Amino acid sequence: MSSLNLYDTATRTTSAFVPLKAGEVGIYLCGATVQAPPHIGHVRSGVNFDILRRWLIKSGYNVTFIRNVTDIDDKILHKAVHEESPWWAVAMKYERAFTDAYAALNVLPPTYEPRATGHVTQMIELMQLLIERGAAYAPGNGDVYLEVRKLQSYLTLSRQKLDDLMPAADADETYKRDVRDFALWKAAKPGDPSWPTPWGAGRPGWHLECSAMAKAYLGESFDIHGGGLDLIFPHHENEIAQSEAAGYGFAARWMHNAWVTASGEKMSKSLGNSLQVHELLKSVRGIELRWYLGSAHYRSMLEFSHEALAEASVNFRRIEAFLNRSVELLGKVPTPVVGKAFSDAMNDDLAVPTALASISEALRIGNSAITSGDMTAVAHSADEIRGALEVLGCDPFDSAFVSQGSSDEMTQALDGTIKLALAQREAARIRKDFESSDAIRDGLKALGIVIEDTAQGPRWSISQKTEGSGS
RNA sequence: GGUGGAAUGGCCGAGAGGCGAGGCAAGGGACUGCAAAUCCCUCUACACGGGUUCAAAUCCCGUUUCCACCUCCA
Repeated sequence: MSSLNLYDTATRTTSAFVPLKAGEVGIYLCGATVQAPPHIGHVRSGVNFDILRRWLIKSGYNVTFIRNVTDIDDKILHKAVHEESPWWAVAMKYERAFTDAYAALNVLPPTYEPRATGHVTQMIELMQLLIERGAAYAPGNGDVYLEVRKLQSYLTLSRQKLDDLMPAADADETYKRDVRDFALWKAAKPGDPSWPTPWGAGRPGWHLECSAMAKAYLGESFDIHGGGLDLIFPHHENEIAQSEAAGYGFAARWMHNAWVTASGEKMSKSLGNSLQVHELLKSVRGIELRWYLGSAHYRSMLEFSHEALAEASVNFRRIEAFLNRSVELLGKVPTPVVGKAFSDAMNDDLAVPTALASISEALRIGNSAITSGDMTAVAHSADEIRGALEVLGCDPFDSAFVSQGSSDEMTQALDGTIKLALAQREAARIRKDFESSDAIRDGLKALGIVIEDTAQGPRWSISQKTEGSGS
């Protein structure tokens, strides 16, 4: 079995993954700034890194997965004014929306999910350390800045030169030693929330929380830091600047997921209303949306379209239908097994599209085995497919999805009712009264129940709602 | 101006020097009372112009178009 290779944004190459501590992996993923409802771009990041996490777990690692919540920043404060509610109420509202979206898509809850506002103490300690080491300064107005010109290796992740950056249009240079110095801490303005510090009351700048919380939960050095491509600069550069200036090793590897695009352009908050997760979940199930978001390689742009989402839905249902048939035929739920082709693909920088090809292959073999009555082969295919789906977070037998169904009593009652109708239909077919038998089939179909005649007799299933039917 | 990314068949979407991923759609066939489901077959592409090579979608040079980041961003 091959070993895991992962891409590293810092070196722009793929290399063997070697954890800092044998058997353990620490991951820090930049989570949401909770200032708006989640759109599918946000959750794509969650899904991509959830697949990474599940694959690491499946590979035998003990994974500590941190995904933060940034619950204080300029946008949240603006939103609070706009919504006429307290900033903390805004943050809580959208944090819940994110939590719901992650849950609907079966993204595992992080090991720890720290909030920025709960770690002001750690931030102050980090700033004190940075000032002691001469990397940061407090000019006396309540702000604290990091002095970027003094850094040995600033901007190495994005490979830019400090002097080539376009100067910020709105930079307040009054207290800065250099225009590009960034704020670790911002002095409180009237009406703003604030916390007391040795340099005056204020609130965190955007980047400080991640350095402070990564240190708190993963230590000075950890294995993987993840986030969206657009965080490379400035957010991740500034995290590196803070943490390395503090003397920490920080992230050994950087991984970034690409965007979901719409009409070739990055999804932005201004055009994304209909692409909010809760909107899309009106037309497809969470497991199907996840299947779609996870189906492209994490470093490739995913061009969103309703047609492509519907196609992914149909594709997933074929796989699900095979698994359900295998349960009917074998009388047991498949045991997850990881196949070699799938494993090799995942070890190659999480090559999910190639891994999906291995699922298609297993599906074809499994369906043929049903036709030929080779139950050993059916079981083998079903086990491998379930093993693959489990890693992708799309296992239909996962309690996260099973619980979305209805109660056992109702299911049994419905099953009994339909079987009565099917018995009538069979009787009609035997006496070649196809008009009556087809009437029964059509009647059931009108109710959303699809009948299939198989070698083992008729079976029924509920036809799923389809994408695009709502609007 | 600086730094990156992308262009693949009707569509989606991998691959990164040589046996043309995979899916969807379409057409044909098998099975079926008819369907449905399933299986088999067919259609075969790498933006453009040069170059390297026995061999280029893949490497090199140039060009075009598009996208992103440059202190709000997943």
